Amino acid sequence: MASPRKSGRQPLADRMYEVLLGQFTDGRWSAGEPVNIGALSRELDVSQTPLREALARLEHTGLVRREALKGYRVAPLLTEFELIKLMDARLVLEPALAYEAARRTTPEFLSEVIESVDDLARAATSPDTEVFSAYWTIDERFHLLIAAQADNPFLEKAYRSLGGQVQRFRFFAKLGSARGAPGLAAEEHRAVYEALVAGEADEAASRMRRHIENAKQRVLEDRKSVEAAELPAGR
Amino acid sequence: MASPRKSGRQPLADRMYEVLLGQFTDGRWSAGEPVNIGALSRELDVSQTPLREALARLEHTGLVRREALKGYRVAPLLTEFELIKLMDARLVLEPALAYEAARRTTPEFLSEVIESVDDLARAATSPDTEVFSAYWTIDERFHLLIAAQADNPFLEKAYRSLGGQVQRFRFFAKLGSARGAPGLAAEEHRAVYEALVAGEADEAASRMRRHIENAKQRVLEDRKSVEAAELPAGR
DNA sequence: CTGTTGGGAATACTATAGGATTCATGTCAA
DNA sequence: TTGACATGAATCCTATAGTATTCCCAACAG
Repeated sequence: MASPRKSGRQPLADRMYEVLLGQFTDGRWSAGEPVNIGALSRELDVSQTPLREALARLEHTGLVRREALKGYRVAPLLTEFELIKLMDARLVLEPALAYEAARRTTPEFLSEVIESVDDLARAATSPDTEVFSAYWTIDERFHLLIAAQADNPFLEKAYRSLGGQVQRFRFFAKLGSARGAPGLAAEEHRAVYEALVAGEADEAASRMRRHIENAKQRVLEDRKSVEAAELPAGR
Repeated sequence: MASPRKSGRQPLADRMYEVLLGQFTDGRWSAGEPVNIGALSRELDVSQTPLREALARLEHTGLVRREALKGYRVAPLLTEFELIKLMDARLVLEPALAYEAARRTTPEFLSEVIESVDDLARAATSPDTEVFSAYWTIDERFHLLIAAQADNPFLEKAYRSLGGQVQRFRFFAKLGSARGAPGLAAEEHRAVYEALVAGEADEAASRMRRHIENAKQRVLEDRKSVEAAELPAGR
């Protein structure tokens, strides 16, 4: 084949990383599904080498797992136990991040935060499924903004090491949980924002903690309802 | 050429990962030095492909950095600013880890902890440089044991993502500064251990926090002395 | 002397091919 | 029928070669 392809200025492995990241976060792959490198190579019309390199990096995000000589598989879904542990970890990191961010606010930062809060409120109430599907992306932006403003690369990296997993409870709350809970999250985000504006670090940390605790409860409830409406048929 | 080599049961990329990890942590490479994949390929008698895969994974440990089309470089040494930020991040994570570990102690866990504490005390007072060189490895074992016992894979992973232990090891590997400080660290470890034995979670967290704060001060002092020693050579 | 530009060497990046290992299917014996 | 074993296909893993990009340095214009 060897279609020369007008070689972009960016390495193929980088582009493949982004492509695979997108594929793994939009539900195209089901949990635990094996990743066939040869098939991917033919489908995306690239060789196996850059795909392998991209997968090696994705492994550290927790989206894919690699077994010694068996290849890559999409990470399995989180059990209820793991879900609880994940939220507990966020309960340790995020209040501290909010505390530090509150002591380093800038006008640009605050404007970006309030923008994300408004976007989330809009997405929560919007009947447009297209907008609502971006809900978790907007939610993530709020938290990443605060993590960045904490001005501690190590803490931010530690938080990001959880990020790949955070994206995954899109599976639990696919449009099923649209009963007002998202609106509550937007309200809590706004409460954190107000503490940030006021520069009250302790209050920002406290409100962030409460937000995570509430989100933890909501996620567990959603999961129960999903279990109740169990559909054995895949896909 | 390609001497087939006695086919090992484990993939070459995995072995290369370990080899490179060892090379980057024993002072063989200097900070900021470029990593020539071709030269490494000839020196280690393997092809470039598994080396590239191993480096892609090492990038997430913070030991090497990758620039778009320029290749890999050994990560630069931590600045004083970064060192402070690293210890601040540990101040967030490790007390929480100690708290959780204290509520889940087992006899096996406690025996391993006290063993690491005793080993650290021996290594600190030993005049044998061979033993002392393993000092930071033993110190790391103490912290990793507690991180594992906290029974939260996400928090443990977040702590590992800091790579702080590795960085510190790399920092001191060259001069092997041995003052009375190591003995102090062993004392503080023992204090944490006693709180763990008593099952007093709050006290364990508090003592861990104090230990990190003290370690932070000691690290900064050591760094000043290093600056003083390297000053005459610099411009 | 300074800044720019061109050419060559070194190096990173990608593609393809082949060997090694694992999984699946079918056959035979108990 | 059940279990074990052998054979074949699919797939992962490694090596080599070729292409594209970057870096180094010398030569030249200002």
